[in-house]
Amino acid sequence: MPATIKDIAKKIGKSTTTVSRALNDFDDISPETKDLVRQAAEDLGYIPNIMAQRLQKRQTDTIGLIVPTSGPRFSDPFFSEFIAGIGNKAAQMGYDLLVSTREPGDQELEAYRHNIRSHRVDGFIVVRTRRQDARINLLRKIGFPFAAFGRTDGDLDFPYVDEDGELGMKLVIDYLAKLGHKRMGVIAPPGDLEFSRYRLNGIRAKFVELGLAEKDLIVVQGDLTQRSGYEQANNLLDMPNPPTAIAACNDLMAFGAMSAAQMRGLVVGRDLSITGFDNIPMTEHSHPPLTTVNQPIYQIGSMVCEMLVKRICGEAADLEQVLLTPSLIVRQSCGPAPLA
Amino acid sequence: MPATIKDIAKKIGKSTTTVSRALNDFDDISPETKDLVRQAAEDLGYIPNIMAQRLQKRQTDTIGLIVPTSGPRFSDPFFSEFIAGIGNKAAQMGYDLLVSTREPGDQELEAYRHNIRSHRVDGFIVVRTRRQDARINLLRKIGFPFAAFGRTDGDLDFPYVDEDGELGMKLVIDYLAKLGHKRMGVIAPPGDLEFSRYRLNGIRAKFVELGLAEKDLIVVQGDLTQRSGYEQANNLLDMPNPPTAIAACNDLMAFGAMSAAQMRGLVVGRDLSITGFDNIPMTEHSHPPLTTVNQPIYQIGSMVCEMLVKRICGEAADLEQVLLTPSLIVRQSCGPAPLA
DNA sequence: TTGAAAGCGCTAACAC
DNA sequence: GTGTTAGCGCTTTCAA
Repeated sequence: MPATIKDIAKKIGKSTTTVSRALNDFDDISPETKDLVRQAAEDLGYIPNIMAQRLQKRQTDTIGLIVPTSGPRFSDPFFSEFIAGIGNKAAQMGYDLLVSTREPGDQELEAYRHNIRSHRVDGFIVVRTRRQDARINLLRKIGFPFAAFGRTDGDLDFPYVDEDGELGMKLVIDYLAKLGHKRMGVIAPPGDLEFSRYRLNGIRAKFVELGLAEKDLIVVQGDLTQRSGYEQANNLLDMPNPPTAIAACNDLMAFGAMSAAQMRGLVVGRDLSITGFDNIPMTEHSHPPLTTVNQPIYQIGSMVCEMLVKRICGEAADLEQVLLTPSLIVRQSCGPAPLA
Repeated sequence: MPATIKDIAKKIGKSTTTVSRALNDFDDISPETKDLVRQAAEDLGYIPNIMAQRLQKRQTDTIGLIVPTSGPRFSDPFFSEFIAGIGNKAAQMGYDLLVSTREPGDQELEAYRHNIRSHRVDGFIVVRTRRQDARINLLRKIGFPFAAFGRTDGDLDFPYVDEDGELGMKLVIDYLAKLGHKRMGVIAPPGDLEFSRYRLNGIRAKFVELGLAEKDLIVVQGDLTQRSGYEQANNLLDMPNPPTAIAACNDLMAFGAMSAAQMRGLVVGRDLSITGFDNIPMTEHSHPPLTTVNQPIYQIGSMVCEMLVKRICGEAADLEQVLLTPSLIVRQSCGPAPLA
């Protein structure tokens, strides 16, 4: 049985009130009493019972994260880094991180409601936002604190951190075009994800801006897994007039595309150029190392978390919205367009 | 302000006790009253305040997971799958999952102590066990519930799930030997990890059993990242008499090794054989697809979680210890040993 | 500067 | 069957 505030009170012959206030460093407690209390607390190995504090404060000091997973095997390096970013910042700010996973849909929404209504968390971090995001609509409707990684269609009246995917893809297309590529394949993310829209917009805009023919931009859609990158790259390469470059909208799909190309005996970076997006650590040591757009996921996790905590504490000045500027990380997966 | 049992009590003109018992389906409450209560609860949108319940029950219904990370960029597909496995099972059993990350060491241990003493969690899942595991020693000493993924040196008097890494690596070595490889490189995990010992044991035992010369087994050590696989493979291949096969002790390092080989113009599966361990989803669509040892991480997470919950509830019959039998997944990263 | 008393929302021992 | 009372461990009026 761990020591309680009552034990301390008894030990030093004071009231629990005094002990509580001393522990919380109120300034209506004499320094001597404070010392006394602290000493006793130390001696007894006192640790506050967090549940009691939470009940009393009607606050949980806990942040919720419901990771949207699809399918049983869920294995995305992206998320471990994101969780680490949130988790470390949360710990630093004295918050716990409650993690669960749910497939997008009703169950997922129900999980949000449940966690809120049972007072499990003080706020949510919403990740991988969708164009019409039921999670955000819900949270917004009931006025529950949250911060998002990513934006949505429509009203953007909530705190978020995002990277400018439009610009990111423009950098990619520009780079590819400078290498002489005129016919490009794009492996897009699922269309319901908001970042899909931005990235695709950037691609199309740049393509047009460069005066390339629209018919030379071939967009196929993947589901962010390596497998889908593999499959979609095959679809692209099976075309009668295949593109000379493939821009995948995340690194995992880019890896899949690399495999597909290599399976056909193509040398990536020479016969076919491939790019990714995210700059996960593995990009550095793939073969060839992947040219990609940097997205500092760990820091984003950290930022979103901080944003949310500020909201929860009510010290959020104005609506915080951060749009990060991406940069292109050039490695060896691209080369000049082969002569036709 | 959400409804409380007091509100329900008031509404139907009964005591809070009655309401509480009706809600918990005690059998000393008349069916009519139960219906009445349930109806009122429904009407008021009542949801129990979890913190109050936890305080009262002196139980948190929460499982802790402290992910051991090294370095700032932590991005391992292994862990996202493991977390998903635990998380889903936990949710299904009515438990929350509290996740944090800590570098192995004092801070990490302190995090365990802190979570325990502040009554944040009812039990821990310990992952990536070490030969001398301070976490397990601590937990064992204070008698706090836990279940581990992996074993340790010495007394194994705790519940765990592990895969038989010794056998797993034997399968690998046997397979490589059958392909004619006589000189092999091994990229081992950090020596303080328990699974390192088993896997290495398996390798050495099989090597000897097959009558191969000990000097033809070259062991180097990585840190489980792709980068280290890359570096260590280079070290191996730089040797005057390089091995014809490299067995990496996890998939990520195997990928790094593949890159290193390919950078040198070697064709993996022909000029050099490479194997991994884990069978993460990416192995299926790498180039070439990786031959590896299957380890059902999602299920393991699930099993460990269930084990722990049973322990917490005191319904753990005997000490549960599970050792899974590995299987070799043969894909295309290995081939016959090239003629000298 | 300190303490008594009330209460956060829920459960449980014991009476009626 | 149901209600009274007490209490989980903590914080917070309000009085002294």
